[in-house]
Amino acid sequence: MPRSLYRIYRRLYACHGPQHWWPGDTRFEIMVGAVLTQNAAWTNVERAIANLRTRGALTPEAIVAAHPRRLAAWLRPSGYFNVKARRLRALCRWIIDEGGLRRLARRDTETLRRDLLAVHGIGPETADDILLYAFDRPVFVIDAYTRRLFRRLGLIDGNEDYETLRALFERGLARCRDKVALFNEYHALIVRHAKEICRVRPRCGHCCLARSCPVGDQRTEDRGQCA
DNA sequence: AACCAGGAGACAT
DNA sequence: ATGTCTCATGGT
Repeated sequence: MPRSLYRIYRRLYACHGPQHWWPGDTRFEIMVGAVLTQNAAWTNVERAIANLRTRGALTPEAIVAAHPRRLAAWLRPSGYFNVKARRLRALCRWIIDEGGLRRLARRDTETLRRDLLAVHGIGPETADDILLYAFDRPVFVIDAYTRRLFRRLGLIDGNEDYETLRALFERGLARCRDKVALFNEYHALIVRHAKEICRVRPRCGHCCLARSCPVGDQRTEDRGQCA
């Protein structure tokens, strides 16, 4: 497995090209997006973020100061708006209490990860999104797509717990040089691969990721250009 | 008209 | 430790 991880990356990159992730300008905006995109389509997240921007609420202070009902209303398009309003507030509260992002950025990765996970609404994937894309830390993000793809490639079972898979991927890519850039692009490519192929050609000869893909859960041999 | 989307927490077992 | 339920909008 270890050696094949990088080869699969090369195929994905050759197939889809650079993805320029994370979509978001500031560090804070990336963190907001990471929470709002939980089990939600990114297009819907963009609307919610646009709402925050027009209301001048793209700062921790503004979000904490906003009335809960009003904040939830801004988040409506991204779904689970009541839940996400609380989570976003908790995240902002934490950022402020810890002395701001400048200061948090100086923390070492393990500490930062542990503290992020202690914030209400920040689970392992969201924490790693933030670590990788907002703080440029070499952390490999595991999501449902990652499980499906590598299960279908026959490289994992798919039911391993989060930390097990993260360790597996990080160790499998341990000898690569620019890990932040690599992990950044890798995760983005996995998501891109999931979105693109099966939508455009439901019966593509490649490994498909959509749940409804005709290839189903068969462990597909990767043939051709895409993994 | 179901099904799904860049999950996490609460709660029961 | 491991399952199950809930949260909710918008696109296909």
